[in-house]
Amino acid sequence: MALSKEERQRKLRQVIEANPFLTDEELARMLAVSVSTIRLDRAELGIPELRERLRQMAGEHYRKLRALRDQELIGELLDLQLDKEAMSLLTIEEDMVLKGSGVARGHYLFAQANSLAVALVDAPQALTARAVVNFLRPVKVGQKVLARATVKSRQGKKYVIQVYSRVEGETVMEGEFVVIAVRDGGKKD
Amino acid sequence: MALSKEERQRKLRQVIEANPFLTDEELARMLAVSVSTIRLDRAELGIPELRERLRQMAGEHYRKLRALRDQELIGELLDLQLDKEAMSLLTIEEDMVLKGSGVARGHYLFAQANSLAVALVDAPQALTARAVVNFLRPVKVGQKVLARATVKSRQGKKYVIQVYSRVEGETVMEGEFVVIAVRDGGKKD
DNA sequence: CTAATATTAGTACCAGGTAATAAAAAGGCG
DNA sequence: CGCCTTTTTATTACCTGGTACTAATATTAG
Repeated sequence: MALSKEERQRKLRQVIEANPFLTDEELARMLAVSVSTIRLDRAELGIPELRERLRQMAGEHYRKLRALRDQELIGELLDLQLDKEAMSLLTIEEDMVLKGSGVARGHYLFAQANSLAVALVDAPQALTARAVVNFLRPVKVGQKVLARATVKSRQGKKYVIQVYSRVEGETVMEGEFVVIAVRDGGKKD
Repeated sequence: MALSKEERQRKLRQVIEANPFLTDEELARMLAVSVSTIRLDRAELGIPELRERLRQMAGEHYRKLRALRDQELIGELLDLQLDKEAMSLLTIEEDMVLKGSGVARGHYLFAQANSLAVALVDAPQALTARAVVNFLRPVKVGQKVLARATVKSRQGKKYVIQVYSRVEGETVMEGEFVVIAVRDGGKKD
């Protein structure tokens, strides 16, 4: 005998964690047991079948990745008055923090503020030209960051936007963004 | 008759784009045609079946999300001399750019520079306290951004780090980061 | 009206499972 | 050693969400 039941189940968990794209058949081959055993083990461990795992990952992808990468805005837009003021809310999740300290990486706060500043500009396209940000207090996992962006001044295409990010009323980050509106002519997306 | 074939296929694309989690049956109900028609349409449009869509999304999640979110460093670390200098390379991908313009969103360049600055510090943990960044030239999709971070000065736990990001020799972003070492001394874990 | 095109229906098959049951193998121990 | 329990394997029926193909039926253009 190679492994005890307990050891095998531990291993199974690890293997699936490391590569969730394996079928029961493949898992069975890897652990040198039958497919039935794998299925019993999965049932006991509460690990769903491959398709369900993929479904969950895809859903996560859809929520998180979309939210982080493909979207114009990092965080959830709460209020938007073009060329005036905007607010967004970002909940710090496990994978946005530095391992060990549990403190959010600065670029997430920056991303929230930057994307909010860009969204605030009433133009088809806008680019950040300059940013000055001060991280005043660390933000921990689970905390909700409320960013408020305000247009401080505007000279033609050049906007100066002030952003304050707060957690429970306390300012955690403060930044100034210079954003340039780009006229695109056609508004083809 | 409701829709021409062409219109329906356009719509089908949209619907799947908006919600990739629909089965052919559900799609058929939504577009008021038979399942067969949906399948023919999918085949013509080269849209894979639900499971394949999920698989692709899950895979993307696995590759990209991991790469972007869970990692300490945005970009590929090329060189690292703790407390001195570090370099990383980031290739701008499709989903890092603003739609339409094809220009990389500022916070990706910021994230690359920020994470590099933090990595440069010889301490178990380090936090960004302040950042001033200037975006000098837009970066387009496909371009490779080489970031070089240098420790300019250090006073105890407080580091001032200068970062220059270049594309083909031309500086596209320039920034100064104030990073505070937490629990300083020793090597990183 | 007729021919071409579009749509629907139906069949066989597949992957990757669930669920339930039975049979075989392996321990454990007195 | 045999007996009992746990573990493992095998088997069967069924399910979803398809592919691939064929045939029949609508629909539309000329």
